[in-house]
Amino acid sequence: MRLTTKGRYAVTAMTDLALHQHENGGRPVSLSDIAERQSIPPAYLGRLFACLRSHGLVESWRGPGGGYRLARSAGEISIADMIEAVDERTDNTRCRGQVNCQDNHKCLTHVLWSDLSRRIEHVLSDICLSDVVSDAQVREVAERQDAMAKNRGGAATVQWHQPC
Amino acid sequence: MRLTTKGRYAVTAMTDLALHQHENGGRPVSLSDIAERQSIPPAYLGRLFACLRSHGLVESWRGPGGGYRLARSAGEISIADMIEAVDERTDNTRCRGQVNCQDNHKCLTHVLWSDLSRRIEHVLSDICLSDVVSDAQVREVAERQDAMAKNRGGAATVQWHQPC
DNA sequence: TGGATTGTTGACCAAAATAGTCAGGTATAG
DNA sequence: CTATACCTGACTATTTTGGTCAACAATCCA
Repeated sequence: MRLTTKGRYAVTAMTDLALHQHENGGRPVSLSDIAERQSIPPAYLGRLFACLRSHGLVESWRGPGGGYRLARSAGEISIADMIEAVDERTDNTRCRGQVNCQDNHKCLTHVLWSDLSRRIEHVLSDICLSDVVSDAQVREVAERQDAMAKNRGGAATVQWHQPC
Repeated sequence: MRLTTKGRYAVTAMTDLALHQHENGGRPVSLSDIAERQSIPPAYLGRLFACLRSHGLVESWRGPGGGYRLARSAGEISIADMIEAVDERTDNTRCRGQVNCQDNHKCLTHVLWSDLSRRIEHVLSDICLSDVVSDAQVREVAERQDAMAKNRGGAATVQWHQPC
């Protein structure tokens, strides 16, 4: 399990989606709304949601008023699910899934790493989206973001390419 | 905390060092020995040990019979220590350590990730080198590697650039 | 003294992954 | 029919990774 910006974007965007999907009578949330609130390049976010969709984490509706909704309840989507969906694991040990990577046996790295990555995966599988959205700090940030979005009104000059 | 080949090499090499540092009456273990046993490019391994040394994890002796020894007991060196030493954390959140990365406040990613990376770091800080070397599977692989090294005798044509 | 051995350092490099863009397409509401 | 919104594939610039090389410094041993 790799930990990269792509995965962070995914978790952030999904959190935003979870927080907003019950507004406006449960209408799907559009990519551009999420992108604006979270300062994520919209085109890039589109690619990420394609992954999230193909892994069954979100559902999409096209056309005016379209957007995304969680495909499962927030309690059934783990951090690990989201990261895995976008990160397309290029094998973690470089052993190409082989078990005979040194002298026709497992190499030491192999033995060490299968254990470690199992532990980390366990940590990330144990936290789900509902845990995240109920976190006090998360809600606080989200509320500020909503306020900002309302102020901008939609016609604003949003700055992409921000550090996060 | 990033998880990459560099970090894996470091953990593997340190494990090898811990396993062999009591042979030959406690003489330092040379880079080339470790590199051969673990199939790691020697020059690259040299760079990694420079990091491990500057972070106080190993001590070095130059000249004939020189090499490395653990600077602390294996029980006082965690997996996190080793990975941190070589991975030179390019900040995990891309917020450049800033706390005002969105609208002069913390961004959502920031809040989410500081928690997650704390948890992962905790897992990796909880495992130390002595845990690793006492693992049954690890000892098994190590014994096979020693046997192979003895067979080759030192004059062998070692193949670098192996998958692991 | 002078080689042989071993670690140390900095500069350099190729290949892969990352982060991101863009244009053209498909579906759908009104 | 048109505007909206998702979908897709091709493309690209930059960064990181993994790795090499050469010159150098310390040390042992004859």
